[in-house]
Amino acid sequence: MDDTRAARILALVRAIPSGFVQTYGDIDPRAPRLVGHVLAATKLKVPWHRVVRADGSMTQGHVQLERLRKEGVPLRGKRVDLSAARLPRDITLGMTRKRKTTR
DNA sequence: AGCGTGACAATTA
DNA sequence: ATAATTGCCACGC
Repeated sequence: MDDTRAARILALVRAIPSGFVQTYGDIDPRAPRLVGHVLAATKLKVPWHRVVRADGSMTQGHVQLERLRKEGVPLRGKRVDLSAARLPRDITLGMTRKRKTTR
């Protein structure tokens, strides 16, 4: 059903549990820009602060870092420790098992 | 109906 | 390590 990638993106972002984060590329490796725009265009409130860039940093502001730290996300200096905070897609996708384009 | 924009990523220099 | 360039999909005008 559904949807378009935008809907899936929102669903994934909302599915991110506290203490974990995901990168835009993990949500949509084909169009990470889309993720950003969708989150900006969506009327739903999604925890963007749980979505960080591929290098673990964020575009919003380091203030969000404090917020992530409060959630229990392992931070590595100025970046998020993706090695430990990145949420495996097997879990999120485990619910729907979606496939994005063939690669 | 078309063009530009956007919370990015990956590659090359 | 940083800087610049290209590709991507959906939305807004």
